[in-house]
Amino acid sequence: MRVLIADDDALIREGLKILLELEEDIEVVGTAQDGRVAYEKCLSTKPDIALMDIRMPQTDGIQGARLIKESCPNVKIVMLTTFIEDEFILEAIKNGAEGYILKNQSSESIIESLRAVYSGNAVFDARIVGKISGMMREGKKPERADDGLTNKEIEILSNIATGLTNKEISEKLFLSEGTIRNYISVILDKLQLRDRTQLAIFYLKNFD
Amino acid sequence: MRVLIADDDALIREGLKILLELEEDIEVVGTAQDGRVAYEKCLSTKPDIALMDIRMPQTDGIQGARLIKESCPNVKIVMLTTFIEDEFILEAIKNGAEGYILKNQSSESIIESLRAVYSGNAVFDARIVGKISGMMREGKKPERADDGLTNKEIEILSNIATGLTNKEISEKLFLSEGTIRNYISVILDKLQLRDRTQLAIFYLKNFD
DNA sequence: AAAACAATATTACATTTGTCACTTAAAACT
DNA sequence: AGTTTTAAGTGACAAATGTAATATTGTTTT
Repeated sequence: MRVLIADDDALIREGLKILLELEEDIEVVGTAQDGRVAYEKCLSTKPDIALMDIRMPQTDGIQGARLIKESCPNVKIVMLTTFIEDEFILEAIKNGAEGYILKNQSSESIIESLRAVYSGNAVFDARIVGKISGMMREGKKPERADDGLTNKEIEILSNIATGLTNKEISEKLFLSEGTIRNYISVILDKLQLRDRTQLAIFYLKNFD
Repeated sequence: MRVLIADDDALIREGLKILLELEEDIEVVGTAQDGRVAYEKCLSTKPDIALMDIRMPQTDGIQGARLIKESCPNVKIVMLTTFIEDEFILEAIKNGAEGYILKNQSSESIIESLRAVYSGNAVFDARIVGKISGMMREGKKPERADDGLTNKEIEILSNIATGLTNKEISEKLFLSEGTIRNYISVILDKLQLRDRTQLAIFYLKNFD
């Protein structure tokens, strides 16, 4: 099966590429750093599956999915995200994604998901299925357009969940401590939490 | 099967009792708030199994196990603890415990463990088995006699892992905020951690 | 009764954390 | 080219957190 990878983080992009290419039945036909590039590469390479991060600069995964589905409806789309982010789940489904799985999985599990999608099934992380049925039941509109986290915010969040102090995080990411603080303030606001401990708890419960 | 419950926390004691008695094949023949009382009740009630917390005031679960095994070697002993506390695992086994399971389990799972022990097997939490073989391999003496946590310390720890502030914890437990701080300092020292966030992480990873 | 112990509290202090308003520099857009 | 957006930083501040030494009180133990 021919796969296109879209993620703005070069590390993930290349890492995934290498991992997937170890499989005999998988060929990575291209990579992209955002949704628009993914769309363009889709046109030229005609993959079977586009594996896309949701959150990317400029054109995000959702828009990318829409673009792709418009002109290449037979390309299956699998969203690969860090978190279960309510607002995006329905959007992704609306825009025709055949899969919605989380990054924190073994590569085998991701590969299995790709095969399942290739063979015509839809694959959703178990926790997401729970969310979806929950949302259906409550008839909730998951509007709240923007409590999504930037990749950088997620990176900082994950470092908090490792137990690092602001100073340590700043040294690790080559940013000033003040900047880390500012980022954390934004994260706290987006997630409606109060302090770094709650962030760590949130992260460990929803991720990892 | 006839079960004796020993835990210094009345809530857990009574809760467990009610839960266990819902099972047809289980009869709770007594409860105790520490190891010595458990031992005495063992003499009088001759249970099949003694389900014991390790950390109890006065006579702890380990001593209780020793006492019981001395005079009633046919009473099976199952340690029920909050944490995987290295120092105690070997002690418990040395003193003849047939089981060592964690509190954070579904009641069904605990009940199944009791049945397994009743039918002659030993039951150890999977994570504990890992620890044991690890300790064997390294030939480590798990001395460090005292990095164990008090029940109250564990209670505070669990509240930290819920995301509460010191003030909230103090209000919940009817202690002064300063006292909570002091407790936390002790916990940090015992667990060799640095701040409440690391405590929350530790708790979520080893418990829950 | 005196000494020892445990649980709780108090105080003072240093550090870390989080907020807010604002600035700067670079990149992207029209 | 000029404007907008974005990423990163600064400084000042209040609140929360953690440490350490010490005090109080009510048991136990001897």
